[in-house]
Amino acid sequence: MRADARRNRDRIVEVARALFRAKGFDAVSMDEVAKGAEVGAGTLYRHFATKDELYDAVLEAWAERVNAAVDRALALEGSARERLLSWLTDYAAMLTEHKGAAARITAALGDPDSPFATKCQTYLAANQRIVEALGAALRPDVEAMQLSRLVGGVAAVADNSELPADAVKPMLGIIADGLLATEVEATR
Amino acid sequence: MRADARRNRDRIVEVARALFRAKGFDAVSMDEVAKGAEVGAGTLYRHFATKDELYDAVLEAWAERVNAAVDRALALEGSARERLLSWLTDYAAMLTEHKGAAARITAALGDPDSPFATKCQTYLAANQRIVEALGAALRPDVEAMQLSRLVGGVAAVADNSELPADAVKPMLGIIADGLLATEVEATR
DNA sequence: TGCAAAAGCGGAGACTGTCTCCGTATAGTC
DNA sequence: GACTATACGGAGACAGTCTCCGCTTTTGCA
Repeated sequence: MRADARRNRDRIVEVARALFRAKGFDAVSMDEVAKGAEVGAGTLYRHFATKDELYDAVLEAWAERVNAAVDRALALEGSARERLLSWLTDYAAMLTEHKGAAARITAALGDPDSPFATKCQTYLAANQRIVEALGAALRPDVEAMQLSRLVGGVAAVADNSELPADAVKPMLGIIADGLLATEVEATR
Repeated sequence: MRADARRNRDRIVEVARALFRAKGFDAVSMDEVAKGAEVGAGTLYRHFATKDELYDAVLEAWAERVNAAVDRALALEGSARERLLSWLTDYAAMLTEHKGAAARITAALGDPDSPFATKCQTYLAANQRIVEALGAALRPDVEAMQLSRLVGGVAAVADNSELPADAVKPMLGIIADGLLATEVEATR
């Protein structure tokens, strides 16, 4: 890649990150990003064929943060519920960091052709680590994909309705309890 | 309202209902509805100022169906879990009837200015009936709004990812168990 | 250092949506 | 039959995403 192209690409991602954070994914137009990065629309689209692809580049550093959140949760001293809830809370918070993104990312979970496919793998793997680590404490049939979708769903709703954290927390608590429910309880 | 206006309005709603069912909310354009109903765009927009408002009219008969689903669930002989799950399943199914609608409706839950405000009241009231009827079996702090949002979230994800019913069911099961979890379990 | 080819740039505009404006037509009334 | 309030239709304003292609810059090579 030519040096000027590299520079432009980096500046585009940087500008996009700032705009997405400030205004949310949907409220930022590609033209706006191009203007902000002082490039033409053509340049923007040569680097990122779609808006989703641009967003994927913006999320670059997230993999580390996701794994850090898993580590943090599993390192907690508390009960299985506390550790699970710590992760669910962090996960939901990361998903709602850019308004409009939670639904998009969660929708891509099962789609290998999505530009987010790699990120989704990271998320799924993180949830898989949680499922394996908490193993016996969880109901026996829990899959990482279900976990991802449940929290993604709550995050999307919270995002859409701009819910405050203290409205989200009890919902994550309900999901946590549902995940922890044993078979005996489940069939009562 | 003039007779021709009445006729046009009815035809628009009918055509829109058919299109939404066939292609999903997002995939149907207002132009398409206008063409299908053989009216101009101006006529369409005089009757329904926005696409959401049109959708609201399409959902007209849902209130009855929602209440019927509550009745059906509460009339079941089985355990609290079975009755709860029956309602959750019906509710999720109704939300995903038109692709793209679950997220929209759920997002409007807390917004009194939404064109769906009346429908949302119906949904909330339905969930309130469930909460009250199952009362003691549920954890003590459950609110109808939480229930609506949790199921709305799952429905939106299922809708987006086009999940089959047997992928949705276990997730609703988890939510049901979370809602039924007692305080003792919740603090373990 | 100079030059040709490769790589990249920019922005006009195609295309697709939602929604508005306003001249024209028609139902309902006397 | 004439008059007026009501309604109609569709061109087009506006806002997005994304494409096309003539022009510019970088780079490698002599």
